[in-house]
Amino acid sequence: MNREILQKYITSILPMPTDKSAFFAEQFEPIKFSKDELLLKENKINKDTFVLESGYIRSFTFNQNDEEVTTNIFSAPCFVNDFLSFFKQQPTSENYQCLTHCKLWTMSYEKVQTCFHTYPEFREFGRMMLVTNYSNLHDRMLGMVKDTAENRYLKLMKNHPDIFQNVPLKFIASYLGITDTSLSRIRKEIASK
Amino acid sequence: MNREILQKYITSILPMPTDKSAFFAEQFEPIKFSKDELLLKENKINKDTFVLESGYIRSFTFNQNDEEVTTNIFSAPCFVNDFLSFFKQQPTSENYQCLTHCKLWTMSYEKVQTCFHTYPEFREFGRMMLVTNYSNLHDRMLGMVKDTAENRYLKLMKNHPDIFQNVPLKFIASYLGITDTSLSRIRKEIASK
DNA sequence: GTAATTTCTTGCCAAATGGCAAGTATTTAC
DNA sequence: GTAAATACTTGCCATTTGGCAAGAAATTAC
Repeated sequence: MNREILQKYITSILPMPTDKSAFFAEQFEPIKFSKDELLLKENKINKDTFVLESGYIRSFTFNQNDEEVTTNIFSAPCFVNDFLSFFKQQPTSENYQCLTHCKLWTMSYEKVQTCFHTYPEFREFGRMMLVTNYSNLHDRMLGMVKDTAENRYLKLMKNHPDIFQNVPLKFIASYLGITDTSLSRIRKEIASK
Repeated sequence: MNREILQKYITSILPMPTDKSAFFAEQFEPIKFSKDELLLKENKINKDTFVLESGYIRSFTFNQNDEEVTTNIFSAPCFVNDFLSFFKQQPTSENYQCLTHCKLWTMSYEKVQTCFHTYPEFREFGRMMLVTNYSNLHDRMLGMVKDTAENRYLKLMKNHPDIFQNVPLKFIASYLGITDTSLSRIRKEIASK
C-alpha cells in the first residue's frame, strides 16, 4: 500500500502544505478486503471512514420486488462511506460490497472527531470532502433528469472507462437506472455506428 | 418575518441549547423576493447562503436541446444554495427562481466563514446541514434508480402535498424526470383508481 | 482442463414514456 | 371584467425501456 496516493488524494480535495497533508495521511490505517467481502452491512452503523486506494466497490439495496439495486460504484481514489450513517452514527440502509480485491485507508469515527476538534485544516478538508461528494451526487442527479440512458452510459464510459473493465455490466446498468438487457442493446446500438 | 422559525429550523438540523440557536439565528438577515425573481443566476457566484422561511423556489438548467430542466424544488423550511458554488466561491451552472413571493434569511460567505472559525457549534451545525442535504439528495437519487415515475410522484405527493398547491405541474414533472404529458397521464391513471 | 456457474446478448412482445398538436382550463395583465 | 398568456389534458402514434427465456460467452471452482 502506498500512503503517498492517500496524501495526494487529500491534497486534491483541499490544497494544503505538504507537511499538513502528510500528517493527515499518517492518521489513516491501511486495510485490505477480498473480493465479495462486505465493507458495511445494512442496519449496521458506519463506524469507520474509508478511502479507496485501489479496487472497485459497489453499494446496493433492494427495491419493492426484493431485487438488488446498485446505488453507487466506487473507483479509486475516493471516499467510501454512507455519510449519514457515519456522521450521525446511525444505521445504514445499504450494503457496501467489494467487487475486486481492495486496498483502503481507514480512520475511526472517534479519531475523525478528535481531528476535527484539533486541526482547523482537517475541518476544512472534511467540509470540502462533503461538498465535493455532494457536488458529484448532484451531477449524477442532473444526469438522471437531463440525459437519456444512452448519454448517461456514454458519459460514464468517457469519465470512468476503467469501471467497464472491472465491474460486471449488470451492476453498471443498475447504477445507470436501467436493466442489463437495455444496456446490452444500447451498447449494441452504439457499436453499430 | 419570524426569526423563531429560523431558530427552530436550526435546531432541527442539530439539537442545541436555546441560547445557542437563538444566537445563531441572530446572525442571519431577513430578505424578501418577489415571484419570478432570480435568487442566483448561472455563471454567477453564490455569495450568500439562504434559508427559506416561506414560499417556493426552483433551480433549473438546460439540456442538450436547450429546454429548461427543473433540477430542484425548495419548500420551506430549507437551505437554498448551490453548495459547490457557495463553499468554493466558484460560478454556479444553475438558476434559482422564486415561484412565489419568498421570505428568506441570509448570511454572507464571509460571515459564514467567520462563524465557522469562531463557534465550534456553528461548525457542527454546518457539517450536519451538509450531511442532511447530502442524505436528502441521496434519497432522491435512490428514487430515480429504484422507483417508477408513478412511485416517485406518489412519494412526493405524500411527503410534500403543499408543493402541488404552489408549483406548476410542468416543473414538478421535470423535477421527477418525466414530461408534463406523462405526469398528466399518471395523475389521471391514479385518479381513476 | 473440464464442468458448473455466472454474465452477457438477443428475439419476441408488453409496458412506460415521449412528441406533437389541438382543445380546455386557469391565471395574469390591464 | 375581458383579452391574452400560461398551464393542463388528451388523442394519436413513435420511441424507449422492460420482462422473459434461450443461447452464447466468459469466468470460476475443483
